[in-house]
Amino acid sequence: MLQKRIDDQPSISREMVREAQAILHKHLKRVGLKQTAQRDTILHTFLETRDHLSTDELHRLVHKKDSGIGYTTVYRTLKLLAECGLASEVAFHDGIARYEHQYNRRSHHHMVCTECGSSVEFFSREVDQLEQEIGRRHNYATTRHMFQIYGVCEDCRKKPA
Amino acid sequence: MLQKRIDDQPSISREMVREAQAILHKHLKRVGLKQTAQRDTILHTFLETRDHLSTDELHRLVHKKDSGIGYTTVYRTLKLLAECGLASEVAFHDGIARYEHQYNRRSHHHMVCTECGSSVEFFSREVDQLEQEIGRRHNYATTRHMFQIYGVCEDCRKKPA
DNA sequence: CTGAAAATGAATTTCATTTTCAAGATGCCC
DNA sequence: GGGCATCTTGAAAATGAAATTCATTTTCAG
Repeated sequence: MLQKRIDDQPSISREMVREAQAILHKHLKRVGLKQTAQRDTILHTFLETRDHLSTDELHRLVHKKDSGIGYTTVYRTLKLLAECGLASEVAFHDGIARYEHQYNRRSHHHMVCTECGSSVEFFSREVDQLEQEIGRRHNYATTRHMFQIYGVCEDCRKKPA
Repeated sequence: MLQKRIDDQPSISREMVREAQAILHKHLKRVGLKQTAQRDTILHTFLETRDHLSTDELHRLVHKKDSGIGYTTVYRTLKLLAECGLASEVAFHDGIARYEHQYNRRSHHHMVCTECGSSVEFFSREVDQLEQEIGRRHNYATTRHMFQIYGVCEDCRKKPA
């Protein structure tokens, strides 16, 4: 049977938003923090967007919904989301930290266009296995890895020099 | 026959230093820059050191040899070395840019300890092949890739919490 | 409700990196 | 070997993303 990519949905379902929110609230309780309207708004905005968002970009989006929410809160909330596994930081080597959805997503990697900054996700079981294997060989307790390919996308190659 | 790793030599040979210097001088001439004692000192110090050096660390080492050489010059010279292929930047994602020898080195990757920052190099033909394969599949002209594994090394795991 | 604890967000600070600029080298041309 | 335009140098300042500060506001357990 064909396995549909679980992240191929055009948008996040209401169900997933509810689940994600529950995860955040549980995490907040666990570490003794409080749930607030701002944190919920930021989570919702983050989930609605499929791109890799920088703090600045997410702040801009959040600001449209509630102009009272400041950059700092977005910055801190993204860290919280990363802590409870809903988001993860992804560095594209342009000096800006970005975050992407993590909850319920398959392990994947990125190929980044060095001209326009756009990126494609790809999947590779081999890479995941390599992490285990190399860790074992050198006696590291591995926690994560990062595999990124850099190049120039089709569109940018077509553009005039 | 056993293939000895070409980078397993305990130190860089005089021959390699000469070659590297010739490469730098040629590069300088090509882009219309001048060769200076500072640039040579920085190159020598860089070659003598096997670690992944930050600008700051290299500056400290260079400063011992010639206390008149400033941070800015080390910074700029590292860029020059990268331009002519003698060095390459390697990001361990701790907010500090590092450089490593590149000339005459095999393709390799890094496993980084997130506790102490130390790193181990490893080799993997599969990863190099994957770059080609994924690029072809998504129609990218790939130029390079980055594969890094993060974890905790044996020493750090032994330390008290 | 109430108050202790946490959250908020504007402003500030930090810190690596990059640029500026005046003084000092370098090397091409004669 | 000079002359001189050009490049280099390095201290200091600028930059910019990330992180912190702090006075004010909000949350929530009792």
